[in-house]
Amino acid sequence: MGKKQQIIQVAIELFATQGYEKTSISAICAHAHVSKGAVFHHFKNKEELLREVFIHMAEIVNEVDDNVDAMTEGLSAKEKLINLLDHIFMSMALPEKQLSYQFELQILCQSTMRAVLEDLIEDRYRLMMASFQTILRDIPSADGVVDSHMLIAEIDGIAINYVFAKDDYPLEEIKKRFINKYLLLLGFEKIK
Amino acid sequence: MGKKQQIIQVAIELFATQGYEKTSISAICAHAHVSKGAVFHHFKNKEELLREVFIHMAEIVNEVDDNVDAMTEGLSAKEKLINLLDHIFMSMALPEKQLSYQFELQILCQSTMRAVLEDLIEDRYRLMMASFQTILRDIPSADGVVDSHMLIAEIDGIAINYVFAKDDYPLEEIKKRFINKYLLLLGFEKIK
Amino acid sequence: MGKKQQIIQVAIELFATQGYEKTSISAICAHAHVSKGAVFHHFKNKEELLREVFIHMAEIVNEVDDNVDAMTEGLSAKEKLINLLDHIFMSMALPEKQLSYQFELQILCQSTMRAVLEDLIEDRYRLMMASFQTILRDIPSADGVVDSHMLIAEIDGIAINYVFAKDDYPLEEIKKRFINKYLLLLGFEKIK
Amino acid sequence: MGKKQQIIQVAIELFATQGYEKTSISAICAHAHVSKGAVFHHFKNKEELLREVFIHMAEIVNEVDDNVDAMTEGLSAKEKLINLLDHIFMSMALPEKQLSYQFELQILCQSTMRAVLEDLIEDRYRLMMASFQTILRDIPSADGVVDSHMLIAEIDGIAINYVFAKDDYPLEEIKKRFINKYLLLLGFEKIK
DNA sequence: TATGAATGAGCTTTCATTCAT
DNA sequence: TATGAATGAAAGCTCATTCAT
Repeated sequence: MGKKQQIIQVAIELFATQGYEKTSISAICAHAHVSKGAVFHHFKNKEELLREVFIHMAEIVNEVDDNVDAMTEGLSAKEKLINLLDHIFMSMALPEKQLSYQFELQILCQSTMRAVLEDLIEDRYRLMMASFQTILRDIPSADGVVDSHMLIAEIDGIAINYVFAKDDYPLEEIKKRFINKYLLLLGFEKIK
Repeated sequence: MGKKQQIIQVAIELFATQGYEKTSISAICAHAHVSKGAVFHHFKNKEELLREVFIHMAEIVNEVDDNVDAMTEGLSAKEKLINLLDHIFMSMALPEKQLSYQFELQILCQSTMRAVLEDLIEDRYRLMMASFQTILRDIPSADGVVDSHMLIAEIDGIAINYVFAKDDYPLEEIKKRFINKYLLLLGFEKIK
Repeated sequence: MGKKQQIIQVAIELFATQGYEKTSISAICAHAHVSKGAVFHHFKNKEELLREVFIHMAEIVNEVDDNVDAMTEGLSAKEKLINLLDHIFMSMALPEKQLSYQFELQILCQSTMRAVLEDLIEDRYRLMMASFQTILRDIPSADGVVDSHMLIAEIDGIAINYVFAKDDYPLEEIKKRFINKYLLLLGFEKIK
Repeated sequence: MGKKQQIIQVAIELFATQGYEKTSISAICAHAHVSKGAVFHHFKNKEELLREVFIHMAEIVNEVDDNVDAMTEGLSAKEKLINLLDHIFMSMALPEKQLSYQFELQILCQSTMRAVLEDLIEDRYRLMMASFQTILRDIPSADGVVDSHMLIAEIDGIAINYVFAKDDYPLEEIKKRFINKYLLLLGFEKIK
């Protein structure tokens, strides 16, 4: 693996777990077994490294998510929704996804990161909104915009609490209640 | 106002908005019109300042929250739940509460803060859990533990999204749908 | 002496002899027996240190020059000119003046220094022009502007060559020929 | 053009305008559209590049100057002097010459450059001294050594002031007064 | 010949902390 | 109580130079 990839890999890990400010270039070098010069050879500065890390992380997450979106054709709106939520909750257990939740949280509260990634973040939020709205559009009792905002926010909240509590967090049970809640709200029957 | 209070006041603001790491003692001094020596006279070091800031912030938030808890006696479980959620959503608009959400988010992401405040955070989470469980205990179809975790997480998520998006975030509509969702899940009638 | 003065003193010496870019803050600290932190406590950054150094140097040079200007009243224009040139040449041997010539040369060729000191440099050039023009104004055959420019440039050139060659540079003889040259040009009798 | 020539060309420009220290190898590569490896293939290190640049620059300047020296035979000492000064002043407007004045100034100020080029500089100064002394030898009232030093220094000074002030610097008028000054000093009639 | 990845020393600057006053 | 001078470690970054290809 090229040193550039090593650096990005390590940076993802450290930015997500310790935050951008607290992660020194030196720390990245130490973990990636690379010299400081190498980092600045491949990335103009720390901010550019951050941007490349963000993009790389988005790609990884997209790969994970593409698996679901694939074969939902022909399903009813209800089934699509269940499918999507099911997938989201299940993927929360994946290390890549957990890292990405932590990473996004860092972005949210560190002004430096927000400033650097502003454009990229907005793009991603719009994408998520669109993906929920596409499904909700076919459900008469849904409020496309509001429910999408709500879904995103709640999933965020659960993911964050799960990632940071992890041990004995009743994720599976929450998932069931969460899905049922939405089915009821949207006028469907509960499942299970 | 004593210099110590000035320092804490400024520190709350800066820790919440910029994060603990990014907030230098110098910055605090500048904003509080106080000398560096004064800070280290009143607080052993930066970490102790952080702890005092956390405690001070908790007190402020408790004052806000006590107003509701006060007169819920004699109400039905359903009414209590609606009351509580209503209060939580409404208080999200208060500057003090927004600051506290930002502050807690900072704690979550920044390992330094977490390490310093670990004990205090756990206490607060337990308190919130207890407060929800007390209400849910009287509702047969509720799953006390799971639903409490879920409620806390979702409210967290919504608060965070609201605080950082603020402009044109449909908080009021989300609140309505959110409450109805829970009423349906717990076997009550929708309201409004 | 305060540490701030020590720093400025050392910085003058090093900026003049080695140049601004080549003079590291570390080097200044080492020579001034001061910590790096002390430098940045007293000066916002290296550029501000440069500006303060320039101003301090200008003050020193002004003190030297004030001695002459003092008692020229009542003298003829010719005598005033001779006096001034005499003083300038004599002061070239002073360590302070040599340092200032070197310093000004550094400013001239280092774009960073020029940029930082632009305003201060222009002020000083205007002052020198004025001081020569005041004397030449009373000499009919002089061309105030042109001769002032020429005088400044030539003195610069001689000072530079003297400072950097020093050993066995015939400064005294040059002074005599230099003054006579100007007396002849301006229509006076040679002296000596 | 060979890559080596490209590098030298760019290095002249950058060393003269920005100084040796401030000019990084990377900058040279960028301007010359050449890789870093190429520079170190053609030149052992940065100092050797400097020496080759100096030599190349000297050749360019010599070509310019040879044009005059060529056909001065048979002229009187006075005419030779006027010729030489005339040529020097006129050539100040040439871009090559201006670059060379800046370059020489850089050498003077930057100890690194001086150290590397010491021998080459002394050679050039001796050459200039000789060229003036040859002419002055035939003028009884001249002081060969002293006047040569003075001429060199003054021309230096004027060139420097001209190059760095450029806009609206009265070079033409200075030239006239300068030549007349020397004619008077050496016992000749003024011209024009 | 030529490339560019990689290194490590050194640069300016920030920062929590100490201490004499 | 309060000041601010002083420290030294560590941060982000630049740069000449080396080397495998």
